Amino acid sequence: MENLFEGLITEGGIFANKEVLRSTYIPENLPHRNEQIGGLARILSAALKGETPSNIVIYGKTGTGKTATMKFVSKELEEMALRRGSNCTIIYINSEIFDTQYRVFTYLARVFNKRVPMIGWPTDMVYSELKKGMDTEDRCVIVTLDEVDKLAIKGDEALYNLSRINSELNNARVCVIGISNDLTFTELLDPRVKSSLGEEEIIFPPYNADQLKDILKERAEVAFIDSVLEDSVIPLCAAFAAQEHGDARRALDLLRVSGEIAESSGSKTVCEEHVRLASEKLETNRVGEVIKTLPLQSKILLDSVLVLNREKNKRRFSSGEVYNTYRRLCNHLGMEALTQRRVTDLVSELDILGLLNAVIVSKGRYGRTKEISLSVPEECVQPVLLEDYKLKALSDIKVRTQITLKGE
DNA sequence: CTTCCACGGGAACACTGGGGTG
DNA sequence: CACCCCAGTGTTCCCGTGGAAG
Repeated sequence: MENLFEGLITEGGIFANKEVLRSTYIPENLPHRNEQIGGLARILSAALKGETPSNIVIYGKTGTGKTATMKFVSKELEEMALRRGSNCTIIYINSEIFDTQYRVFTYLARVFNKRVPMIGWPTDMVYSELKKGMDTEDRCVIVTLDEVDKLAIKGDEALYNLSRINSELNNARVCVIGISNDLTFTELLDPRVKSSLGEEEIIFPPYNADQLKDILKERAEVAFIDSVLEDSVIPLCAAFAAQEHGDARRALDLLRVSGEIAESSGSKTVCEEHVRLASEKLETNRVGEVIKTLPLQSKILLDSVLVLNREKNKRRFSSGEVYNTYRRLCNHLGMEALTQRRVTDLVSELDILGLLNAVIVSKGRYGRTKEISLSVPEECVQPVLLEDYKLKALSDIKVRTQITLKGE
């Protein structure tokens, strides 16, 4: 009898190695990034000579190859350090996950075999444990903080302490590399931290369509079976991604999903149409994913815009209208409503996520409001929203009508 | 120039989940 | 065990402010 997995593991005639198209894959060759790689290597080479490398800030938007470059250079450096017998430790921290001073220090302390709980201690205790742990040997420690702007928003103490830690160490030497996709993030910092952290700066400009093409071509050669890609596919993926501030990650996703769509539809080749479908699918997924992980109150808030959308024949609403509707929805669900102050913050958050569009307008005599409108298609939002069992009570269309009418 | 409304910064508070100490 | 300390998060409270219609 045929095995259950038989038909599922044989390639569908499209992909040779799909992993290459994942953004987590670090290629041997990074096109159009020689300058950045060279700069980084030049600065970090100090570590191999027993000196302390300058602190670095790396700027660049998402998908410009910051993380890939960093990981590539790290690998090379570690290899060389091993060969020369220099004691060099490279630590990679994603500050979106370790996003407070306490958590970063704890993570670091644990790398140096110190037992520190993830919460509970006073921070200075963790700090001194960390120093003890690092200072046991003569070594160079390179701390890479990815998404460092996320850390800076919550105060600059973590960065301040890290940048002055060298003066309190006798044996070890620390170099801090901050990776940021916000070019203005240093303005949040104390001037002293700013100057010590930003001794060297490396900029990763967005890729243009031609450069994206090069990246895609290189990976497509490995990823796809020969000649399944129609000629226009790569340029189209590159063009789509170039519109979105030259995001290589997006270009790769687009190419991969196009291939998957072609494969599952039984097509022998990948064509333009598949790319368009992939683009739509990615966008819907993104919106759905964002909404799913929203806190309950934000979901209710989003739903109140939806309710207004349905009942009035306009698309933009004042914050007053939205807040009243939101209160009624909460009331219907038997929940405590948040204050107006809090709701304005939630609206701003949804604005940043790209789900709502909110503009402040002054209506003269009639005060000041935010005009709020939905900035994604309604059909993308509602189904995902009603998946939440706590919002089931709102799925009835009559209920929704009543809620708006009560406001008149 | 006044007036109006909500915006948005900042302080204060409540609560959570974990520590150490006696 | 009871008790207090600590960092972190989400929220409320208070209030000064912007800016065009009247």
